Amino acid sequence: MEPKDYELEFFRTNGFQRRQCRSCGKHFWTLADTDVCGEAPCIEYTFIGKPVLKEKLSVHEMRESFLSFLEREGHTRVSRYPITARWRDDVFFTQASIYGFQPWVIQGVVEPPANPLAISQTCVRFNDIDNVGKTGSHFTMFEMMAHHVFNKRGKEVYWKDRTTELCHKFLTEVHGLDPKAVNYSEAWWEGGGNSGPCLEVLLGGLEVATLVFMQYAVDNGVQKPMDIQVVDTGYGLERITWISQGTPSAYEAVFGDVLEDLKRLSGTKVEDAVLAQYARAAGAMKIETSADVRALKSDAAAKLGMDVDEFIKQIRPFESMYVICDHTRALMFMLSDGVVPSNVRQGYFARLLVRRSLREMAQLGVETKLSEIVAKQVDYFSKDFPDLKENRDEIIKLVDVEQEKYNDTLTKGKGIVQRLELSEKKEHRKITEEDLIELYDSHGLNPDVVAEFASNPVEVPDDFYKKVAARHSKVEKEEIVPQIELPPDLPATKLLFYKDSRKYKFRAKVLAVVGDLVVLDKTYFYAESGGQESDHGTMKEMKVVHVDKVGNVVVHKVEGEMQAVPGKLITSVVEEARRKRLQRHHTATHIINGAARNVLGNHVWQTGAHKSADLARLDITHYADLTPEELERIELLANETVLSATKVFSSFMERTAAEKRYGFRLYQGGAVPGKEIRVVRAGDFDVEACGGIHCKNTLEVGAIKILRTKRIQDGVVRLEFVAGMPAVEQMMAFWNAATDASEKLNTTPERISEAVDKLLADRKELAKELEAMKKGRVGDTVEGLIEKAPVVKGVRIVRHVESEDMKHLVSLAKEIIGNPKTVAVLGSDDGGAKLVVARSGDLKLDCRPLIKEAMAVAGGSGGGKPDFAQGGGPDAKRLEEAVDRVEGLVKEALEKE
RNA sequence: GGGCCCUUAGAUCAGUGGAAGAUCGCUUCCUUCGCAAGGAAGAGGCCGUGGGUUCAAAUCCCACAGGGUCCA
Repeated sequence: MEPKDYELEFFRTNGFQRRQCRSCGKHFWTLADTDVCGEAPCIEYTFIGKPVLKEKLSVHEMRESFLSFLEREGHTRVSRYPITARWRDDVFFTQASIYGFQPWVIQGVVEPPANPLAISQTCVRFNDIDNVGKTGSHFTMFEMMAHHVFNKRGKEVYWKDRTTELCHKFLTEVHGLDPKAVNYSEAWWEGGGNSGPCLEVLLGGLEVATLVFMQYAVDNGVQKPMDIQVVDTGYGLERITWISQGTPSAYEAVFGDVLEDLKRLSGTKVEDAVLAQYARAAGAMKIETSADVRALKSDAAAKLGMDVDEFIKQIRPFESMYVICDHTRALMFMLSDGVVPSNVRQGYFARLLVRRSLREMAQLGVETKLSEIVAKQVDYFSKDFPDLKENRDEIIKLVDVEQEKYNDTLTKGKGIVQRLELSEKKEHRKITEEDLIELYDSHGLNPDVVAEFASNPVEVPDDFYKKVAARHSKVEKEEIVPQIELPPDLPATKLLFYKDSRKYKFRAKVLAVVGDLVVLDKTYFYAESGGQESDHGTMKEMKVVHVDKVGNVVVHKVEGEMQAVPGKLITSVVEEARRKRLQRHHTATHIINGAARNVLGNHVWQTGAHKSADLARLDITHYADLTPEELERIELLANETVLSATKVFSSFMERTAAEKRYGFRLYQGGAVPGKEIRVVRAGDFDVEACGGIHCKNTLEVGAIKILRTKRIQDGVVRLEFVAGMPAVEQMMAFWNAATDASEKLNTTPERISEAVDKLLADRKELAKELEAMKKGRVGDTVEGLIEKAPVVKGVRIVRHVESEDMKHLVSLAKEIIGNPKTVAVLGSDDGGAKLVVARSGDLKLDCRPLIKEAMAVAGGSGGGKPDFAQGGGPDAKRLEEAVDRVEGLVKEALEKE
């Protein structure tokens, strides 16, 4: 960070002065005679109640004014990217306008959709979620408006001066801001492996925009200039709208109708002055913990001359409404863009928003369904985002399902809390801190929810969430992926299968041999990617067992004596049967995907897929288990599609053109690099960006048979299926198994189920009869045994040895000691030596030491209760000896008394 | 991707190594003109799966599966 980075021609010619903030020490550029930078907490918000722009605008109007201004200034308007960053595997969500262009545009691999461009990008960030509703300015979902420029060497568009000029012009000329009211402070920006100088645009105490000039790639702490220098601006739509309106908080400016509805529903009112003071105070401090929030509140209350508790009471419902507004708006975009609420990944954040919203609604006492509020958001925002309207029903359905799930969690939780309180001695015990953490972490019950369920007061520690976090802090181990070392500077392998997918035999030049890996200049072998396994085949007499892609180079793994010689030609043959199976499975996967979306709804996205020669599987987003009916409809529709003999087109398209034409539905398989993408289209049924090899016509797929489905996580369903020959093989195998079973059951395959039911019923009945018979026999024997038993000191010692299981011995013993003054010594040699020693309740004898000592003889041990001991040992042959021993011991003990 | 919790009768759950239980629901009977309630009797369990430890496992250990939940 050097001063010259910020010495702009624009500043010089317009008379800006460089100054240093007396409060924070930052350097900034200004037209005003001031020595504070202009950002809170160095100054308080100045615009509340007195808007500094010439017109009060809604978010809709402000967005439009920005985009149309930039269009007039030579930019092309680009539509937003989805909020879930499917094209990236390093992040879940789009958190800034530049995310849509990372990494490929910035690395120069892909041309930007326009240059320069203007965009208003929907973003979500969850790091400040706790501050939402409290600080007056934090959102989980916001729109980052931006103009972006990608400057290639020799093809520069514009850089710092023009960027700053545009910003200044937008604020002053378009919105009539006093040029002296805005300051540009010097800062350094870093993120996503890039860095560069930036200017923070400070206005009325707020940072309303950041102008970043990305020019370095940071690799292991070393800065290297980037090939493409990027103008990355970010204007906070919500903040600028807020400033234009001068409302007490940003929420009041942004949420319009929806907030008004909530106010009406909850019937809450508060003086604007109270909210305004709260927002001003919030702007003036850094909020990081719940203690900070408390400090903020007492500060604001003090300034108003109000009692803190009274202040909090007035403010609380507004915080709730703000949270609900923010969360439902974020939720709406996430659900519309294909997030299905779940317990993991992106879906978890959707769940989080639903649950937090519901808690705030309960707090507020609003009893409408959450989906009704979300629906209002859809109606409020769909004028600018027509796709929201299109997905309206889906969004509502997903919210309803999710609300139902939370209700289940609460119902369950209530029981857990109540049982926990009763767990000790029937007294209502207190819920401890440890309980609270456990209840939250394992059962999803927030402390306030627990407090509501509990009958005793619950104390919540201040650092509760910190303690929860501590349970999760463990070092995550990193996986080391072994990398294949190839000679440098190998050219990209020419992928001939894209030109002709029906050619299997070819000659190509060997470029390199590394161990058992062969690199050719061109190949017809398909390398494993996009979930499709690689081709196999032969190369001269060697077997090709696997094919991988390393960067743009295709690597053939071979078995057998190495016959490839660098520089020479070699003949290879791709195994046709395997290829055909793979391509059928791949096309079938697209068909199933389309069918599932058709049957289940627009929220269905692919989240994973695998196609081998024998089986294909597809993971899709869906909020419930598939019903047998749904499954049947998907399978029928898929097979009808096959039989419709629709042509499957596979062609390379310019990326931006493809996105424009087919939308982001293209990216079912996730990230697809390159400036040209391959689009696979089966009629109007399914269009996906896909590098795999496909059939030319759906008819080639043959039959599709879904084998099974399962839920691999909440919100994701896996379908496993087969197509073509594997489908036939599968059906044959099933038929054979069914025939075999039916023959054994002496029935037909169709009636197996019936026959098995009967068999099971019979078996159960027999087991019962057997049980009853055994029981009856015990009764018979007991009498005889007791009569025969010798009497020592008035006590009958019943000795009996047989070959029955332990269960039988136990019931026999119970029966015997039901008689007064009786000792039972029962043995069995069934599966080792088994022994039961028991006595009637009117005796004092402790049976446990006796059995322990006796079973030692048979190499075992035993124990139990004083009046009823069981034991055993492995040596069945010495059973009699052990029984003798016990009998002797019993007699001895009785005689001693 | 990681941590934690759970899995026992149709449902909700007790059961910390020694013959599987409670409550609700269900069936039958009693009571009633009939219903509800009440009373009595009864049916209903591979204690998630597979290994291991032990004389003995629903119970302890390991793996897997399914569900829940928190965190990224």
